[in-house]
Amino acid sequence: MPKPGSRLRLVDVAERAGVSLATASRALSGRDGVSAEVADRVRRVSQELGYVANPYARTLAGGASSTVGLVVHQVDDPYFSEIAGGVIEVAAEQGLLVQICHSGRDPHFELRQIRHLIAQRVGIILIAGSGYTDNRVEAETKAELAAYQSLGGRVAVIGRHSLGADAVLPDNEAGGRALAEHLLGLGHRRIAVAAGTEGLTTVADRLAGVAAALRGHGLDLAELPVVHTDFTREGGRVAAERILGEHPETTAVIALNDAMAMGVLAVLRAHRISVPERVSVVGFDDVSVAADLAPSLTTVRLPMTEMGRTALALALKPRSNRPRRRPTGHTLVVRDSTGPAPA
Amino acid sequence: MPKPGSRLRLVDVAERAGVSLATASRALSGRDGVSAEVADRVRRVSQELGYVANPYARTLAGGASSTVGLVVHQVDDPYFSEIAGGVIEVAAEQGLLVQICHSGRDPHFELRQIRHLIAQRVGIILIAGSGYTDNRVEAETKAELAAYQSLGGRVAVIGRHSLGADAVLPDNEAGGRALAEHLLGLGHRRIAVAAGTEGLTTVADRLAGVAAALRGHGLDLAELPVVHTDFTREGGRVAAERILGEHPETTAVIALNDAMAMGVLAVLRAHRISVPERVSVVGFDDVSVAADLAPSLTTVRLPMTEMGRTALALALKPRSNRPRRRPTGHTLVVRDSTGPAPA
DNA sequence: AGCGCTTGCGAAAGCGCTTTCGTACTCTAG
DNA sequence: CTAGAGTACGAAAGCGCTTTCGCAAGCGCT
Repeated sequence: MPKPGSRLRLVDVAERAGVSLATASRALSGRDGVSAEVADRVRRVSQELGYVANPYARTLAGGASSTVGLVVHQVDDPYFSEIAGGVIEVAAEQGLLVQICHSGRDPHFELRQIRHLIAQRVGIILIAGSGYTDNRVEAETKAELAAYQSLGGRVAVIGRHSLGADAVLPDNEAGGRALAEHLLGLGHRRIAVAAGTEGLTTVADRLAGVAAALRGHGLDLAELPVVHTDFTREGGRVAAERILGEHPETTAVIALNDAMAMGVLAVLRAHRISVPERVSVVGFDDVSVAADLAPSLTTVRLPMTEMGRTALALALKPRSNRPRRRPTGHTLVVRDSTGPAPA
Repeated sequence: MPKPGSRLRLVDVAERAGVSLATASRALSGRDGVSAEVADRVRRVSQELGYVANPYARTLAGGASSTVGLVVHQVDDPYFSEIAGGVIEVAAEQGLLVQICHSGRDPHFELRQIRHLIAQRVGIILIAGSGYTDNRVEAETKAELAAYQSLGGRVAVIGRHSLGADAVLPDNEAGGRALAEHLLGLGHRRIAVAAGTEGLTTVADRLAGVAAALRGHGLDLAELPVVHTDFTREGGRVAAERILGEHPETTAVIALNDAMAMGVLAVLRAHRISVPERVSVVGFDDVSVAADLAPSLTTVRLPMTEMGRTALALALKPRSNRPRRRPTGHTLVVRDSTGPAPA
């Protein structure tokens, strides 16, 4: 830690500008009660001297904390790193700093991280990543966030509902439906699903979309193989092996995110099963590498970077009575991993 | 910001434990001058009450800041997100928070971010990503960091030399040599290089390794096409188009990172040029998707996550007289994107 | 002229912590 | 039995900022 005394303080600026500490503070934080002329002078002097307020002192004194806490499942997952990129962009524009922590897809660990952020007095908390279908775990988190918000903290979430906060909502259900419709339109009927961990709302929602599309074609999801494994590439591998072993007649695999789809493709390649000739594969999210896979992946695009930007933008607005909701929309991106069902 | 008075303060803990504020502070921060018995009692009470110190007050009062600033070129680049993942892991173990900001591969912008972090009084600064061969820009950054360190701040860098701080050094030159040797061994002679932005030390070092290998086989890098474009996928695309247009006889492309290699592969695919039958392609870094590309990418593996962990570990040690250096080692990973030179 | 308003500013009181300084007490040595 | 050193703790002084409060000056109104 830089030693005290070594850095410019607000008093120095005030002195140099010939005003009191109080006036300098007001001038720089844009409060009124200062004449435009004086405010201008203070700002100019502060500029010249290269003054930057000590955020610790400022926050301690009751000013707004200028750091935003971002909780992601795992930052080296492209889905989350793209979201983080969006958040960081907006934060940089606003002169805010972003603190990132991992939840590791564990609701209890996530709660711990959130408590830590609150204890650290961050002014804004952003939570990205799926919620949990088990309401008991979510309830505690929700309560913690409610208390935080009632004390003036701002919260926005990405991809989860019912946390009592502003939310950016990816179009999971409609996206799931679009993927299933696409495959059904290509004539596929023996469809398997590589689903992520059971208990994630994202998985449930995407699955619901798939089920709805199937019903429209007289099919029942309950009768098709749905394999729940980790929501990661490795999970995709495991799911693919199981699907191949137990349902060799499958002609299409719906992976509920791109990471899983990558695992599925890897297994199919290892088994020398050609995609899309013998089996079609779809993913979800459209992470940036999806287009570069072999074959390039048909998937549903979610605007991750934009979602990150929107979440922070929401949190920067004053709180509204009812939580705001920003659906993201989605786009089906058809590439080379899907084709007509084999005869 | 949670309002004052709403949260547990150290005085509350002290009162409840029947000691003074000073003693409570000493007990919790492990300073001596407190009997083991009293210290224990304070710690127990603090536990029970769920007390967490206010970091702003603590830092303001002269304690060590518990946040580490991480500067990366771009967090949604897998190379950096994996490094960030490693940093965050170690930080979580130590109860530290990580603030991430972008430098956007611009030395001046980077310097601004570093100044911002210093002004924010973070206790540790980690800088990831290539340095710049132009010493003038680096000099200013170096001076700033030196001042910061002399005031007690800790700094560690990843992938750059000569910043006067502890460094994790990826094996760029040896890696570059290994890649070139590999291609030469396969009989390739008409080799082109898709190099990143000129002026990055990473590019220069990797290129130097390539040049050394070539010399060993009686070739001169100066006589081969070396195309400098952005160190990104898009840059890879541009480079590949240029190489294809101006040197159609090329049988192997060395991309100086995996992102560029992906761009190169995309262009070759678009031109229906088969890899590795007609052209071999190699990358550098081994980001996690490299294995899932089409074809899977031959590359040099750098242990990014580990590099992130090591950097923070270095910064957590007390400063040494001479900057420490931790070379990373490298591994050539041969996959499907390279094959014998066509006859 | 006198009254209350508003406006522009400075003095000073904290915010919650760490740390210095001072005090009371205990221990060993002379 | 007292001097000097050492130990365990409390009182209080900041750290650099925001904000409340108070004061003085300027305004329009009766």
